[in-house]
Amino acid sequence: MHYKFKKIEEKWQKKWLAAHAFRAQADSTRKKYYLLEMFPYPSGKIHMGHVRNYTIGDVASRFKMLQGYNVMHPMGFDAFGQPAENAAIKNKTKPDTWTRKCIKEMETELKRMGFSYDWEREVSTCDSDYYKWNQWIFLKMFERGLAYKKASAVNWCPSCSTTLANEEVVEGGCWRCHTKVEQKDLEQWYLKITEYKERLLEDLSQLKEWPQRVLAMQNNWIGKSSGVDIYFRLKDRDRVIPVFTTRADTIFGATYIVLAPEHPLVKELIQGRRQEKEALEFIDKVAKESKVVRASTDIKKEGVFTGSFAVNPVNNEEVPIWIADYVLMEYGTGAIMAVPTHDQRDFLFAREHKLAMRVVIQPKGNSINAEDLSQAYEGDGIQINSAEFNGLSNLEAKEKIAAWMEKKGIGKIQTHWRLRDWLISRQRYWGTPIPIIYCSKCGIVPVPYKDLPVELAKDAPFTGEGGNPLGKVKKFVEVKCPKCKGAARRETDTMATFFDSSWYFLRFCSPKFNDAPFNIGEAKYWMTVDQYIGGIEHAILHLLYSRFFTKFFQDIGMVDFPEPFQRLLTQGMVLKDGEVMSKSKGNIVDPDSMIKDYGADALRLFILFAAPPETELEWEERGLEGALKFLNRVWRIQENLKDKADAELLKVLHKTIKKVTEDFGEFKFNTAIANLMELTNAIYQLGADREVFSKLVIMLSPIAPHFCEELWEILGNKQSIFKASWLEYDPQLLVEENVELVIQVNGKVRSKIEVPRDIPEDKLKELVLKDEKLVPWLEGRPLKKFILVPQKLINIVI
RNA sequence: GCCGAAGUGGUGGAAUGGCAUACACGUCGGUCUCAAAAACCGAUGAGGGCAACCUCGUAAGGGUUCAACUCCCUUCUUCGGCACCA
Repeated sequence: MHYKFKKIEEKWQKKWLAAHAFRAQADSTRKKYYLLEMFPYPSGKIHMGHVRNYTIGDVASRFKMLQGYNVMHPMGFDAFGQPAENAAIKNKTKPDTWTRKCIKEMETELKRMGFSYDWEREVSTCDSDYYKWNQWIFLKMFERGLAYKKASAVNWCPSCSTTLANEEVVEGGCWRCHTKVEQKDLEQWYLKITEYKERLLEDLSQLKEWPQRVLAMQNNWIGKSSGVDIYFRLKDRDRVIPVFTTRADTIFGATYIVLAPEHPLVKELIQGRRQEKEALEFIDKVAKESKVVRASTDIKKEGVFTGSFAVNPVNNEEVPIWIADYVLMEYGTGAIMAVPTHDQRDFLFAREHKLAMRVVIQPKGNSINAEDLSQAYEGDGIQINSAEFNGLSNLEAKEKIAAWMEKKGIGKIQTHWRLRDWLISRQRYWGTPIPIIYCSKCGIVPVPYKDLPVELAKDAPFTGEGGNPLGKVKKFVEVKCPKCKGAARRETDTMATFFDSSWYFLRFCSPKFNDAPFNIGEAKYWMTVDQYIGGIEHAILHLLYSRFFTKFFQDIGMVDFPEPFQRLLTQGMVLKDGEVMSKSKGNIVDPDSMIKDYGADALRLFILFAAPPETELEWEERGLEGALKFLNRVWRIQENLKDKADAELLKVLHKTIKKVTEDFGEFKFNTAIANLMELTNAIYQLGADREVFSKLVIMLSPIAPHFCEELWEILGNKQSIFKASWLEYDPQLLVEENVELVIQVNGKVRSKIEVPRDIPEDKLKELVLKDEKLVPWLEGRPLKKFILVPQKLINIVI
């Protein structure tokens, strides 16, 4: 028979809720601990990924609680977003109705897992109490020129019929529906995240407790690249084309330059030339190409000659100016110098179009020449054909040439970045309205703070056709200009939902605060988030945006720290048969039915035991059975308690306390559980008294909270187990009088010996050399060395 | 191509210089039972040996060390990020 998990879990969930057991209040006399898991999109059902994420967080939270910290562990819902609109169209309902129903269902499921949230702090981003502050933040950014509108080619998802941020384009497709992203010229709202690029990059080094790979991904994404802008003069006109290079050492090998087809100078360069028609056709062709096609490395590099020439400023050589599709307008200066001998792309292009090549770097101990090359030499070496720089190593020359060019005014040491401004407007209904009004007289007018929130029109029609439903609500669109009171039109675009989640961790500090997005004093107490837990899929998007927002709040004096998340854990995915669980694969395991069959505590235990938190976890129902089996085993201990535990068991207990405390602190829940299992096994061998058993129950309580509350009550305690304190171990009990030493001969284990722990070395040596088992190994061979690792091992070298 | 993570029994995994495979799953054997389930006890890396034991073994190869899953070098494989980024 299993212990009655269903009854027990329901009982304690009710009690916790009624007692506001996890209510957090700022208290400057107590040490705080802010634990946060990434809040979910309310799809209605939780999945195993949520269960894993939130279980990890819950154990950490309850452990810190037992350790006496003032723990804040909030939960909320990232409730805006497209699925609600799709559902509204499909089910003929409103996004609002649908979302709220989903939130209700999800709350129930989360409660059923026994998570220790302070539900009084719950926020949903779709509440105007919340999104009002999105608008407030937007206006603050607008005032500082950090929110701005511009027309440009933007990423457009035809299936979602909305724009996408660069961060939301994954392998050329929409991050949500994978539809191929198109380019469209639109006027859109942007946030100037690029203004923070240096700080976003530099402060990564402060994040010592973030996973390496997340730091690496952010680093890549920001994409700082240092080099030189070199100024090429036009041969027949007083105009300059700057090109960007990271390889200033190859400048003497630049035999032509290439502009992106969209480069503003191109039209002028080709005008009236023999090549004009061909060039125009080429530009037109490239313009029609999608970014994905153009970005594929394996495609042949195409280009045309402009008919114009430029002058290489280091040697006054005339070089032809080409345009080619492999040069991108968005990066660097939109123009490059081509060094076919030392850049593979230039090499392929030059060979195709029979352009000149010159070797300027010789590999050490080898000699190459342009005619014989089958590919570019991109490695290091010694400068040749480079005037006064000949003979230098190219690495040295790179520095020297850059400095020399800067001094002569023909170049400038320059840094270029990959990071672009963040496109935030979306042509969708279910999001935060952008608080802007367009007036034919006054232009772009921000909605005054006193008029916030700009509420979503509740009665927008959901037909699935004809663009943003907000645009069809006259009442919403037609407004008076706040400045001149004349007729004006309201912005109908809404904000990307990543805006909402970029600061919710601050809102949790004072979720009902009415005067600002958050109460500065409360945030000062609770922030920063001590431990943040979530999926790796947010390594760039959400985490980068949140860092940006925090720096913005720092700049406007609302917080006094640059980074929001002290420590980050990215939990691994839950797999079934080696694959990610998904509807399309039909391999989804529903947490709710697992709770029904095994109980939430067993589910929590299994998911923590099966793998360390960061690695992928293979779903195995047998393992879940095993977890329940273990809980039953612990349950039965109470039926056979002794009056006094023996000394041997106390030693095991205190070792376990030490190990489990350390493991919990480092989120090594799998080994912590293994240790608790060993203690349980020892209790089965030796028998436990009520004190030892109570301690086992305390250690297990963060993992299986309902189960342990019940046992705690059975043991006669009146208060919740989470009012108890965590355990101290007695170091005295960890000291063994006798220790077993391993005896190795030449590094191989040949014998073992039990000796008093403080035995003097000479006496030990005498004892060891008498060991019968060693005789065949030592006989007739001179002893070279006797190595003793105290209390562990002896190695005899012969 | 660049950056990052990883590779250990039949399986999930443990050990971060000191007994490789803790803990669990699975499998096999036993106790209890008319029988089964549950529970409990035991065995379980491979090969050899009646046995005591021996040899091999942490992706592959090399190195450092008395001692290497662990540190260093080279290579391979898998996963993830970035990428005609100049």
